Amino acid sequence: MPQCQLCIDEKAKKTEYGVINSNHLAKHNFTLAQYIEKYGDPNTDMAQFKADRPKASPKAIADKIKDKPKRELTYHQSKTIDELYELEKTIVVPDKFKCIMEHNIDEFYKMIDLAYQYKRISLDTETTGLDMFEDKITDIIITIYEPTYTWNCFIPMLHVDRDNKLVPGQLTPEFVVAKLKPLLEDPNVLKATYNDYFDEIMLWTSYDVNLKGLVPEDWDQDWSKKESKWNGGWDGLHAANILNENEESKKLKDIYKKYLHEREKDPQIKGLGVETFEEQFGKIKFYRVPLKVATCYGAKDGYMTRGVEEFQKPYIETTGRLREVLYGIEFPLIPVLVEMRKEGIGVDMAFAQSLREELEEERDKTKLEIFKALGEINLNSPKQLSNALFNVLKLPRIDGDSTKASVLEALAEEGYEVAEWLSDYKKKEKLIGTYLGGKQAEGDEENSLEKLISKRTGRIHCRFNQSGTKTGRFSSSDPNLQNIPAKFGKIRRMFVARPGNALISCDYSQIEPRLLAHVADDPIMIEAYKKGVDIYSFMAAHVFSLVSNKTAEKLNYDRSGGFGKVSGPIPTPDEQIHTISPVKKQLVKDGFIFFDVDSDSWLTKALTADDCYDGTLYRKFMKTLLLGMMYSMSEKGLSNRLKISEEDALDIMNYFFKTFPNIKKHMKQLQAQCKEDGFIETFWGRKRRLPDIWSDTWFIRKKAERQVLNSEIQGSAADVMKIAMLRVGYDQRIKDLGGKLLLTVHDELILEGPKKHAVQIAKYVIEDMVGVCDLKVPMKVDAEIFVDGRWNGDSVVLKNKKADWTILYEKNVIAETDIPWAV
DNA sequence: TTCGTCACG
DNA sequence: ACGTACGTGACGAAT
Repeated sequence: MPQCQLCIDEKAKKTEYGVINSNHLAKHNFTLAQYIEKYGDPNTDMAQFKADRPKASPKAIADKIKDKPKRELTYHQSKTIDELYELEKTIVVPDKFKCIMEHNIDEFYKMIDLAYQYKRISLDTETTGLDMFEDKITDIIITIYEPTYTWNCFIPMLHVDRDNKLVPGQLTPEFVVAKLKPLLEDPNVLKATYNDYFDEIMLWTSYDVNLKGLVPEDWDQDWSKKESKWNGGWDGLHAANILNENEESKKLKDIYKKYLHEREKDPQIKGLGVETFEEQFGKIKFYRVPLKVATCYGAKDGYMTRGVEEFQKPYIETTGRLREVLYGIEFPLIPVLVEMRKEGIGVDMAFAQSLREELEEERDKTKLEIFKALGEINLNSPKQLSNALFNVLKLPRIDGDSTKASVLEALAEEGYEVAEWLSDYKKKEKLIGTYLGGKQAEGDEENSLEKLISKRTGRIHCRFNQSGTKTGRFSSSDPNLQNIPAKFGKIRRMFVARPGNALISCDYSQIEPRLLAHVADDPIMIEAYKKGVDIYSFMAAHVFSLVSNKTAEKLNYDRSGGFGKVSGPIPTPDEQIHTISPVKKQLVKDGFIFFDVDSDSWLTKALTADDCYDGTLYRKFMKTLLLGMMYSMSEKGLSNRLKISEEDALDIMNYFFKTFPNIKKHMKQLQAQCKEDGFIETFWGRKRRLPDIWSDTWFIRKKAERQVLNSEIQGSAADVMKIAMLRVGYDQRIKDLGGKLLLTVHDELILEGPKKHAVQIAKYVIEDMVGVCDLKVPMKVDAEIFVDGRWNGDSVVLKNKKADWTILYEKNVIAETDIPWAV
């Protein structure tokens, strides 16, 4: 938590600054709302940043970043079982903590009664690990709370002693679950958690409990339109993420330590310290920890979960639109993601295996060729490879010691065959290593792909991380299903639907450029989207018409004895062409700039969208340019990317901004706003804090300036997708037809559903996705139904225009009844 | 654990 | 004064 700005303002009188919390603010006679009014939301860490802007040199800053402070170890740190058992003898269990076992089972029943009475608990589980199917829940922690009352119950179930025997006197999981299931599944008993996603998944896989009590029963998609209180549960992780996505650590212990530990009033609890699991127990499994120590650690989790909620909630309530993001998007989305993870996705291992063997054979052939040129080095080692290429073979260094793809490509263009082989090798190695199981250790039964497939369901259940990105997007891990190759290879085809089902992929068409058109309010882009024409062709026609006009102007100027030509003879048209750059020459070659003999001057023909069809240089350039725009690319970056001169790149960019002046205007405005506030907001009010915009170090500041527009666009697109997922996830019509959400890949949703209902499901999904919001441009969603049940397999395409639907198979219109369902 | 590399949007 | 496109996660090698 940042230091109190009020104290800093009065620093003439004081030597110490307070830390912001309600108690401290009371000393200033300030309420939290008043403080936020005056200085902004302290949870963003901005107040401190503003007060203490870095003045250091780039080098000093780089060193500072390098020299991360090392955690101090305290006497609480216990690395060995012996030490834990020593601690067990002396540790004092706080009065508010109860370890519930057979001998005090009355307390267990009392806890359940109180839970129903207060209709509010906090919940946490301890497990043997993070694997949703393999690991087990060993303890359940339930905190009963009311403003004046707290009672933290730690219920051990599977703790073992030093001889690995179950500690006697523990309640059995069967008993505990039988008694708790109704409570946990009662939506009227609100639950506060810290990372509900994990607990919900573990409770389901371990005990078939469907946790309810986070999202209120009456929540619906129009929630944010109704002026209503949040009458649901809480999840501290997501609240922390919304309050400050730049939080150094979002672990419960770290959030508690940062914001709450200092003002802990209970000396027994404060005395326990705030070490994380690893710090306290190292590699020791929690179920081996003796019970008193375990009680102190476990019950404190519940205690902290409650404390964090009570700390966060008043802040959230004062944040206006941010509050709507949390209550209207993030919290309700958690159950949708839980369902997705439970569902998983099917994998055709036989298909994967044959793909792998095929690739391995080709890779090994290439490898032998490379060995002939480079010797038998480890091709996967950048160090050995660069040594072989640049020191032994003495190939030209394109980019230092780097052997990345672009370097190899450049070398290949210069005629070095080995570079081409290496590109080929690396590509295949990547596919095998990352997507098809990788290296299988000697004596290991399974490769890494097989390890990810659940024994229980035969499917892959990847994790969707809802609070992992700075912009609001999801990330995916274990495995990352958001970076499965789409452009080459057939890797995606190994992901399959269940027999009789189809995979349905619905993706927003160009959501980010559409959002850019909307926020920048650019008339040309809006016109193009309204007409439904190819945006890149349309924009390219405008920009390159301008390029050709300006080029013709310049040529005529030169020809009439303008700049640099005053004393010499008037150049012929042929001589002139040689003075212009390749890009402009292309315009001459294509006839958009031509020499008219009758008028003895250069004339131009305007480009139309039809002239910039797919495959033309103009459209390709525009695609890169538009994407580059959204990432705030420099002309140098553009020239590198398009392999054109910097001069050309600068020209093209200037003409782009001349054609689309509102985009430039919007970027400038947004940057100015961000310099003022230190953050930008998405359409729905999600914040991206960019304190680096105030950095005195130019490259740090420049980076933040580039992030400004991108954060608005990428973040808003993420909001759109999240709302779409809510609409789809809560859509009873889709559920009734058996449609199930499986994956989200940033602008794409992938569902599985019975073949006979696939078309109807796709229609509902499109309807939900298109209807997320009204922009100045129409939203467009394309749907593809994979008739063979394979991701990116054989498909029919579903297109809609207003109320009309067309189904295309191999580009021909067919009737719904004629869909060729492959077996 | 960190680095270089590369797959996706 | 020069690291010049944003955002992710996974892998193998080197430390």
